[in-house]
Amino acid sequence: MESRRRGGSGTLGFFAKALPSKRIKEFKTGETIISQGEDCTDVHYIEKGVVKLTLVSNRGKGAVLGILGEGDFFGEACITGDAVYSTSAIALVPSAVNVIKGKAMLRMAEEDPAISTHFINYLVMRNRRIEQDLIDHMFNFSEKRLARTLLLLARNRQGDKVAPILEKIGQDTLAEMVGTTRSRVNFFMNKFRKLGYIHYNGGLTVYDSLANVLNE
Amino acid sequence: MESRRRGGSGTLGFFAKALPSKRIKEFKTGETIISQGEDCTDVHYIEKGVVKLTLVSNRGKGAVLGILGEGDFFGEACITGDAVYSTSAIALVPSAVNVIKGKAMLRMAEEDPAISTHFINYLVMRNRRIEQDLIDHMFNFSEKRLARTLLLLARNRQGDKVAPILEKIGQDTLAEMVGTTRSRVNFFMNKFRKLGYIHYNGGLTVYDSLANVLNE
DNA sequence: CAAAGTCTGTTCAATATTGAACAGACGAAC
DNA sequence: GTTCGTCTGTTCAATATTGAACAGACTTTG
Repeated sequence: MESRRRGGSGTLGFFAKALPSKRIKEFKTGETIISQGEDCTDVHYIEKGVVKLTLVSNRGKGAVLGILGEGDFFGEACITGDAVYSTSAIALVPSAVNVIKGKAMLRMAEEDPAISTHFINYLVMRNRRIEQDLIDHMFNFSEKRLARTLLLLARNRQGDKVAPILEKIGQDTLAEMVGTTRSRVNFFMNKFRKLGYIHYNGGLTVYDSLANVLNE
Repeated sequence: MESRRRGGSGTLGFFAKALPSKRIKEFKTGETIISQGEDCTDVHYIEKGVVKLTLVSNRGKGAVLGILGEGDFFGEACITGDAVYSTSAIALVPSAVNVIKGKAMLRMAEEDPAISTHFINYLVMRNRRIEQDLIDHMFNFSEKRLARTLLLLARNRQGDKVAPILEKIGQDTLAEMVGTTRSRVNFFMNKFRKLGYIHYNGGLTVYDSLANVLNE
């Protein structure tokens, strides 16, 4: 459940500049960057692209923890000594990811105030976001959560161009982002459409009026 | 939904040493430290005590976002420019809290690697914890969430002494921590008791066998 | 173009959850 | 000791959610 406009040209190559040896890896659409359960050693920084964080419960149910973009980190739990990654990360579009050893990341943060500030800012922001998602689950039924997710995704634009992400997200993925079943997503999508809040035309258009669902 | 054994003597007075002028405030049990909606200016660091993070929805429903202890921060969203606090913080026992301006916090992190590392570690850990809570909501029904919450609270001991926190938490608070209603909490508490997983005797004893609920 | 795979639209019974109500137990305050 | 406030035990109808199923539309692949 993620969508953030951040980074931009300012932060592109942020770590490329700071790192003595570049460790940037390229990933194709659909490729797995890290896998849930793998040894947790590296922090990852998205130089370019879009990445989906997913996880599977011990009973096989899936969940999407976030859609991350340029300037975001993931796999940072290795810093505090987590043994394995708790989520998988999959590239939704061709992506460039900077792979940094956990200890190296801490060292860099100690030595370079710019990195420290950048990282702390990211962590606080991400904290806030997950907290919001949790609050959403405690206060709202799935209808509102779906509306919120759609609105956040729709706002994830670069200038006027619609982000390519929205087209890549089907009802199944939406269900895993919202934390419900596809039946439910389908039901509400049709409801939203009948009310004129969203529109199908090959792709999906989300109108601002969808925000009405949030205030009632 | 919090309970962590951390800090300890090592981190006590951590910031007291680092700050030129100490800004430690004392709070009595039940006293409000920050209020949801107030101007968000300071990061708070718990030198001593236990603090409950709560919030109220626009429809008046309450939720508990965490029970924090020594070595934990709160109100850190001011760092990224949040205008107001999104939660309230209430002292559950007499507590000492270090109040630090958002910008001062960032400056300190830039200048002192020890602070930077400590803060980053905390943020990553807290991230992980909230993520876990969110995942819990996506995967489990309230029965399991309640069991998990109780187990985490019960493990929050100092040595052999039962943490005083457990006694301070009624079914109402539990409901707000778990994200459900008191009816539900009461129903499951009785179920757990009948199964011998917990025991009432003035206070509340949580047996490790309660973990059985999590694996089925 | 046909087959296979993926996505949506739709239904439905079983289950989980809400939200409110009322009564009793208990301790604190007057 | 009585009143008040807070907590627990309990019930229940209304509502939300699950999880599975099946058919049709569409795309991709050989």
